[in-house]
Amino acid sequence: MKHQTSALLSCMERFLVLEADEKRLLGKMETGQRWVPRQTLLWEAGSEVERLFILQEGWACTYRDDVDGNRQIMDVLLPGDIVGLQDFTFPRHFAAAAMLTDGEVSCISSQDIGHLIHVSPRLTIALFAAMARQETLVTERLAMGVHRDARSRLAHFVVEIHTRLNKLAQTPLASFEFPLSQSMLGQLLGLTHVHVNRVLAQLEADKVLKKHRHHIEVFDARKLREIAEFDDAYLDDSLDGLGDYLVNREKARLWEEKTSSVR
Amino acid sequence: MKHQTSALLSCMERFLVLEADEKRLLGKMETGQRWVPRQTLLWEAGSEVERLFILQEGWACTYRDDVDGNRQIMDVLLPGDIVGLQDFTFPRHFAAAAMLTDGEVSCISSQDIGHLIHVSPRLTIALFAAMARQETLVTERLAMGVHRDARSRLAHFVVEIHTRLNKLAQTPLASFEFPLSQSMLGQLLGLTHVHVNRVLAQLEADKVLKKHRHHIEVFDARKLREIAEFDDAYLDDSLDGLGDYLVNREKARLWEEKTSSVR
DNA sequence: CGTACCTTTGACGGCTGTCAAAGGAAGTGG
DNA sequence: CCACTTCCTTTGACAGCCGTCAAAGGTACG
Repeated sequence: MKHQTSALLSCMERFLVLEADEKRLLGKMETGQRWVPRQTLLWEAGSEVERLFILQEGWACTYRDDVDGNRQIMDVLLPGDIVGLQDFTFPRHFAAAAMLTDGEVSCISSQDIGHLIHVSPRLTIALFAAMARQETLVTERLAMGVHRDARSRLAHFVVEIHTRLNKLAQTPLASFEFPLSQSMLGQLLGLTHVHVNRVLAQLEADKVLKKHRHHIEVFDARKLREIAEFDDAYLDDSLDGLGDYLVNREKARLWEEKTSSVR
Repeated sequence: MKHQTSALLSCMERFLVLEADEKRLLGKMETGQRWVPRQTLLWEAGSEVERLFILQEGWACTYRDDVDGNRQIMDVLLPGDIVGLQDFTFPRHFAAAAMLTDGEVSCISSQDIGHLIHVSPRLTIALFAAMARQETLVTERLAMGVHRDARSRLAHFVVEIHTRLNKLAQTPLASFEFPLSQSMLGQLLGLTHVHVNRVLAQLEADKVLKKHRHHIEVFDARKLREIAEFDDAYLDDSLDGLGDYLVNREKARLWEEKTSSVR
């Protein structure tokens, strides 16, 4: 079902209605589509930035290991996300990237992103938007991580993931896929797997949710949102702030002509 | 001294050597330069995104207040930074922005950023780079915030700020400007002002550094970096990863012609 | 059936928040 | 120049969240 359109297209279509030539352009840039098993390393930390990966199917993450062997998961990527988008202006990847589950990926080279920026302002804006939204996820997790206790952080992440999944396809909150182990949750939220377990046990005892091995079952959505203090404004995909001229290509052209005298 | 060139220019010049017409273009977009006192609100959380601010002089921050009245400072902006760059594809500002010290700012409208993207791929890349670097600061603080204790977090932030200041102008580590109060440090790092005080007192007792009201005095730089476990790769401004074609305009044109057949 | 990974449990200790209060430092108005 | 306010810093007692260490039981997979 998700394969009827490429991931790069659906990624951009979150923000814009694409025209035929834009679809063609994106289609040419997206290469090397293939199936990869979980734990596949997409790149290592410190390696040269050559290409980014587009997640078609499955979950991925970026992470860094510190000297003590602790791992910090930075981002969790879901189908339609571009892995490493924030890296393409850097000479090297700052964090490693790996698959969390089996999945399907394709590639886009940094060069092609450069080309995209040269030839399509509209797609460039969509790229900006995609990057800004990934950044917002990190910012939000920062705010959660330093101000909320483990219970609230966990609840917040569960709601965030469900909200993101729900944008991709209708996903009942009552039960949805969730392939992260308790250790991974710890690495993501900055907790030990022991404490993650304690908090999950407590949430289950309070009849809020139960995490199974590969999915999460939510008993009480209202209580969950209460604990999470979730505000989904930061997951907004609309580009209203940029005005019509970016959404509607004809208006964009008129506007461009009108204002190009500034140059 | 910093006024011989506009802040927007110096921001872009971190990444590219600008040509005359690019400077002209940026100059026209930068408006409303003015002096603002500390604590000036640049925008409120939730307000519509209309323009961004370019910091010419002074320090600023973005922040969010939660329901309990706690404040989380998201970013600290220094001269040459664009305040709210990550917001311009959103309809509304997610976080408020305010001056931390007296300073000088100018404006660029979201519309003009849209225009910039339409007319100058090179400047667009620089804009991407600037945004990616701001994101990296947040990512790094996330990693610090959840994995390190208060002592290490504080040391890390001090080194980060000094490194950033040092890029703007040679700044001796032994003593440099630092206008944040202990409460603000707490809001930034997710600690109470009481605990910030304890840790600062300890760092002073250990002869590492002393925070004065408006500056920081570093006694032992090596020990400080040790505590901070600082890796400055994430503050790298080079665009090597993008190849010559973005740095050198002539090569860019050739490359563009060569590859435009992809379209 | 064995190995690797994941989950669960318990005891203990420390980092950090909370609450409360008081002492500087800077700016303002009289 | 002094009184007053406001913000910033400092200190102490106490409690709790969460990390550490250790071990055992489950579950999937070959």
